[in-house]
Amino acid sequence: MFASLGGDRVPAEIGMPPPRINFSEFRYEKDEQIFGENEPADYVYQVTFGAVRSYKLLVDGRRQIGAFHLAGDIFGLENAAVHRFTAEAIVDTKVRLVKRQTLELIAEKDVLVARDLLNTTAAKLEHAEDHMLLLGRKTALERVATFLLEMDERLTRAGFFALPMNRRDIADYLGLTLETVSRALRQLDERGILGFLSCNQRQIVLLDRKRLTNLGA
Amino acid sequence: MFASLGGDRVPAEIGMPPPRINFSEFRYEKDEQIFGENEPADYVYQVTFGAVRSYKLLVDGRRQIGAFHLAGDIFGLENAAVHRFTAEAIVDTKVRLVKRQTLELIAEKDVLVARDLLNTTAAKLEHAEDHMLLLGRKTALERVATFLLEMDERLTRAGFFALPMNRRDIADYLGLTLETVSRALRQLDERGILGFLSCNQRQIVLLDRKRLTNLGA
DNA sequence: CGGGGGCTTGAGGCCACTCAACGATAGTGG
DNA sequence: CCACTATCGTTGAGTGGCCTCAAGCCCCCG
Repeated sequence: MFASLGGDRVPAEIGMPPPRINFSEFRYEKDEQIFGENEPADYVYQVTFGAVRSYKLLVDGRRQIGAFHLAGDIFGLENAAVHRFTAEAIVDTKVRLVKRQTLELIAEKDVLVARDLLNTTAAKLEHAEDHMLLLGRKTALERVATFLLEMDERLTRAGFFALPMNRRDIADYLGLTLETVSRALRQLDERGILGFLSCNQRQIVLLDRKRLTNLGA
Repeated sequence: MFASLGGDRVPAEIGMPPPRINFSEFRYEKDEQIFGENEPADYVYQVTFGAVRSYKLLVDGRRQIGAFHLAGDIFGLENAAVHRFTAEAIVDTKVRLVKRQTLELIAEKDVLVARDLLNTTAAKLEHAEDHMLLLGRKTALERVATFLLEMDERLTRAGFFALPMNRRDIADYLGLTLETVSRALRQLDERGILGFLSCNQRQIVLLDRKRLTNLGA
């Protein structure tokens, strides 16, 4: 993303603003809020290290996490004046930020940057569309299977990874309760589809990706 | 949407390609497919009359409708080579269509058109984000209330309207069954929050928008 | 060693689903 | 005009998957 802003020495999927663009590095501690829903959307963020959750709340506190943002991901990019999610660091996190107005001014002249904005937004839309199918029509086991495949894809693609988020975050992402997530993981463990590493319940090995894919589809 | 393509004599919210852009009118009968998921996305569509549903299917037939498209709405605009939804006419429907490539060529030169593409995509993203909250965290009654408010907003804003879609479509949009939708509507009727017009179960009057809003929020 | 957070596990309940029957309406053809 | 059919919607009875509530485990950390 933002490949058009990147130099050649940087992996395209991470990207990097060229020297002429002002960007700041910033750090957030675990559970620290980065921005709140309906706050002015003055900055666009990119995770350089760590993980971020963005979510909406209902008045009684029910929470829906719309997306997790991992290293390289852009977030907080709005086409409106205000943020539509609250964003919080899941673990200690470093971000880069650019003034939204700066980006927009560049986009008006540079077609490549404009196209990047569109690509980024379209990618988020595709994710949301897939997630609607999950939330509306998949069973608890299918949701968890889909989630594990997504995390494997985004974290390592290696079949094992350490989840940065806790069970409650996963549950609020998948439209479930944390107990149901826990039970689904145990079931996948019992079936030999996944395993937990080294007594740590967040370190997961995918043992049978084929069966997991069957469940997640 | 696509205001930058419109002439002054056309309402901005509907828009119209200027004379130099080739666009075709097309008609689809009730339940006719307009395009299928994973088909090449060569055209972008705009509803001029009628209504369209776009949905995804799971292998066993479970369906999630991602959006309804009403008069004036753009759909089928993808940033990828293929469509990510199947689109079908809900009732007899007229659409206008433009070659996607044409639009992209123009967007590369005309910043206003490029911005329109971004705005349209961003609006769809916002809708999807709100809908994830609904699908993940709202009760059946809250979903139906939200749906009615959305339809009132988009159809007439007058407090009464005729739904183009049947109960099954509504259910597949809200992640429910058609029976649950029916029961929720009856409950809202019994509570005096809405009424049905003239023996037609699709013609609805909102009698107490305040209580409906309380439920839908 | 006590405390707390994260996670698991069990028991019971409830909301939405499933299955089934029925009613209303529109269209079709005799 | 009246069957006849198909579609759509409603309603009821019963089930079940996920939620709620609660207890307990494990690990980390003071």
